[in-house]
This record gives sequence, structure tokens and C-alpha cells, in this order.
Amino acid sequence: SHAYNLVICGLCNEGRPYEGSKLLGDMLKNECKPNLAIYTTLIDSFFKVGDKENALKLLEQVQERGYKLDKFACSTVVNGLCKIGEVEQAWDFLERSQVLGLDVNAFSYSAIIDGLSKAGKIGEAEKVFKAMSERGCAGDVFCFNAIIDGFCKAAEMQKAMRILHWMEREGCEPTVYTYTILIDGHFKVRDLEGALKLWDEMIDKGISPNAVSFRTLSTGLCLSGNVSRACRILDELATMGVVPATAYADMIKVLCKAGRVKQACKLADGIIDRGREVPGKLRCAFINALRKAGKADLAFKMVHSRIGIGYNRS
RNA sequence: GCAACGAGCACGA
Repeated sequence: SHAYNLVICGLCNEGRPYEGSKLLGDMLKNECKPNLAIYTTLIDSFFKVGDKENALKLLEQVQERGYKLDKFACSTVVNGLCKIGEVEQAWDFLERSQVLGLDVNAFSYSAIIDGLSKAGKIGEAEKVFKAMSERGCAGDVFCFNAIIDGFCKAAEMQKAMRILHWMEREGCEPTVYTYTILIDGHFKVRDLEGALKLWDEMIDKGISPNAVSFRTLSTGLCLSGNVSRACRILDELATMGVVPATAYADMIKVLCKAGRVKQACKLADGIIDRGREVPGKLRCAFINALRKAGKADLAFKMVHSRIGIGYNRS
């Protein structure tokens, strides 16, 4: 039976719920009783391959067979429905589960809030958040992040910032996700100073930037013509020893894409001079960046130049 | 009984 569980999990994680449910059939035939976790895994997997029909069919079966859905199963269904755009139905399901006394937690609510935010229904997202709190379920970082994201995508930065301060007052610590969402939002409304302030705040709090957050920052800065600022921040990260793995390659990519090949060269030289990356690796990244930026001629030139890294300026 | 197994948030490509 454990063997079945492991294999079914494996199949589901590879996006093969059909083979998984065939095995589930075998289990039943052999009078093994699958546990709720297996059903949850399968339902999740069906949703992830976009097969709502089978996901819901399986859900029905679990309930018929007398399982009481737990918080994992509930949030899996809620999230599955939200991700395929059926937020309304997800909300109905959540409400019904709540009435049945099932375990509905912040995981479920965050999926709904996220779904509404992504659909641009920020007002409804706020309502759901309120309902959650009133029902005695405390919103966690995921819930706060989802609603902040909603405001950012709607370019309502002042409201987004208010949520940030609110969550902090509530003792919910922002994460690198929170800051990335907010920094991205500020860049999208061209508020560079606001974005930079948030970045500093994040660093001051000891939150390490990751590849995504740095890419958000460097892209925003480079595309708005503040390349040197981006380079300076990259330097600061280097001295602190928290440079995300793909930071250098990412920055070169944005610069090339923005047509600032010269700047990219300068950056590459600086990186190599300081011994912060293996020349061969950086060179390779540079060539790829040029290629993807539609500068095949320059890429070609670089492939055939044997000097340093970015020295064949044009 | 113990153990094993399941769920939600960000940029770009």
C-alpha cells in the first residue's frame, strides 16, 4: 500500500494523473484502502493538467466513500478551481465546506484572494479578506501578498503600501515576495524612488534578495536609464555576499535587450575585473543575451573574438 | 499506536 502511495505521488508530480488513477483502481481491487492524501494528490494533479472534470469526479468519489475532507483537500480543490479561472465556484465550495464544519484555513483563502486579485477584482478580494478575518481565520503572508499584488496590478500603490504597513502592525512579517511585488508595482508606475526605498528597506530588514527580486530591480532600473544605479546595487550585494546566482547574466540580458550593449560590456568587464564570475560563463551568457536581443552580428563577433570578454565594442 | 505520502503568493523568458 505504501508502495502504491509513493508511485502515485511520483506520477502525479510528473503530471500523469491518469496513470495515477489507474493505480488507484488497482489498489481498490486489491482491497487496499487509499488514504485521503492520495486522493488529494490525484485531485491536485488533475487540476494542474487542466482536467477539471476528472478532478471533480474524484472529489465526489472521495466524499461518497466517506472521507471527511481536511484542510489539505479543501485548499487543493479551492486552489485548483481558482487556477483554472473558476473563482466563483471555488468560493462556493469554500463556503459550503465552511458550513459543513470542514477545515478551511488561510491556504484556501489565499487562493481565492489571489484569484480575485489576478482577475482585477480587488474589491471582492478585500471582501474575502474581511470575511476570513471575521470567521476567525487569521490572514497569513500569502493572503497579504496576494492582496498587495492586486493593488499593485491595479496601479493603486498607496493602497498597496497601506496593506504593507497594516500587515506589519498585525505582526505578519513581509517576505521577499512582498517586497518584489511592491517593487515591481512601483516600477510599473515609474516611481523609481519608491522602488529603491523598498529595496533598501528589505535589505535593512535582513531579507536576502533572490534572483527574482534582483531581476525586478535591475530590469526596472536599467530600462529607465539608471544602469549605473543598478550596477552599484549589484556591487553592494557582492560585498555582502548575497548575489543571486543568475544576477550577472540577468543584468547583461536586460542591458542587451535595451540596446545598451556598451553598458553591458562595461558591466561584464567590471565583473571579471573583480573576479566575481568565471569569464567563460559570463561570456557565454553575454553571447546568448546578444542573440536573444536580435543582435546576431554582435554575438557572432563575440564568438569569434578571443580576447577577454566584452572587449569588442562596436 | 508509530512511520511514510498531499495544498496557496512575485519579475522576466
